[in-house]
Amino acid sequence: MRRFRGEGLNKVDSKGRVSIPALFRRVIEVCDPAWTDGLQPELVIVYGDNRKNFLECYTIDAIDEVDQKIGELPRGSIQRKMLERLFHGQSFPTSVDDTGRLVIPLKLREKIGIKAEAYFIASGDTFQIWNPETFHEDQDKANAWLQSLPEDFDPLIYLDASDRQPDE
Amino acid sequence: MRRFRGEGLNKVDSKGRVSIPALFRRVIEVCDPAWTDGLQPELVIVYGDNRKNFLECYTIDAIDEVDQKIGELPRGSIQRKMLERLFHGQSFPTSVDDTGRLVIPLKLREKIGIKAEAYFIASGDTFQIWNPETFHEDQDKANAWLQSLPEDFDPLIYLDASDRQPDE
DNA sequence: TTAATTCCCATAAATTCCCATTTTTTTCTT
DNA sequence: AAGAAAAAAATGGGAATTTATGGGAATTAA
Repeated sequence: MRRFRGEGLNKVDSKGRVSIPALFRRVIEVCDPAWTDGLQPELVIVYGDNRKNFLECYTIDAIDEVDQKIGELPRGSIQRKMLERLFHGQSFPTSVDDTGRLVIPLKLREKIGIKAEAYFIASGDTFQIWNPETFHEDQDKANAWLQSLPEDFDPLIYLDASDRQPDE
Repeated sequence: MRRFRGEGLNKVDSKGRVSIPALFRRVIEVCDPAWTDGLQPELVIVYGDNRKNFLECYTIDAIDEVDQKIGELPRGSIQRKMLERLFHGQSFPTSVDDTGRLVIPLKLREKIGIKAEAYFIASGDTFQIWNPETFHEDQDKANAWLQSLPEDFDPLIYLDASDRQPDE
């Protein structure tokens, strides 16, 4: 299973079209079981979580995994209802066209404040699309947080933390 | 088996006609075994559950699956009786016309309070039709619930919960 | 025989498709 | 290592198609 890696900044035209970073395209293709050379690989844009000011893009494999797990939740549970609404309802299935572009519908562009440019950044088995300015602000916050740490602190320390219990 | 994904807001005219989001139409077609290009794909609207203030639309494949399961229940059981009433009695078989529209009978529009507009949202292998205002109210509740969670809480955490026992 | 429903046609707006440039990156050659 | 050639990526614009929507005639139902 391949994962996304890298970032990119591309122009958005008046029709909402934007090139997907070439490196991302290879992953989208490989993670679409139905894709074969010549076809337009599919993906799903999830946009419903109001607390997030970016779009989250799932490969078919990634979204299938989510769907499958949602199906395992008890019918009628609040959790299942929320996740169904988020991942089935507030999502947009689309595909990469033959020139490597994606169309971001106006509604979604407005939601995250995208105008002339879109910033892409990998996030494991999904990638995110941001308004470049919004991303910079977020990045500034992240940097400020890093600054607050001791000079010699290594963020990699967190990796080992995952072996421990949540509240340890 | 394809599933619905996405949402949409369309106008309802004086005759009760309303366009079905184009993405949904493809699924309705594929999930109707009798459908072939040129024909009007069929579907079933289930409206009997009074606790729900929306209409639930089933593809032919989906309703066939429900029917089959109902048929496996013991004859005369209260469960079977209830489900038969709901899915066989309080449901409305219809089809998508050649312009991609559906006619929602007055009775059903009144049931969920639809006037000039109808809101569509995917929910796995069915989709729902809401009065837009009603849906917004419901969504506000959902958002409030999300807001009440810790800043960095990810609803996806629930997906992993399905690995555990229900009461763990 | 009214009223309601279905069928048929029309149109504006939005979306997709197709093709053409430009720009950037890579490869090849000297 | 520099420059030229080739390949890949990014971008732009217009034509063709699809969607969403409205209205009237024909048909069916009460």
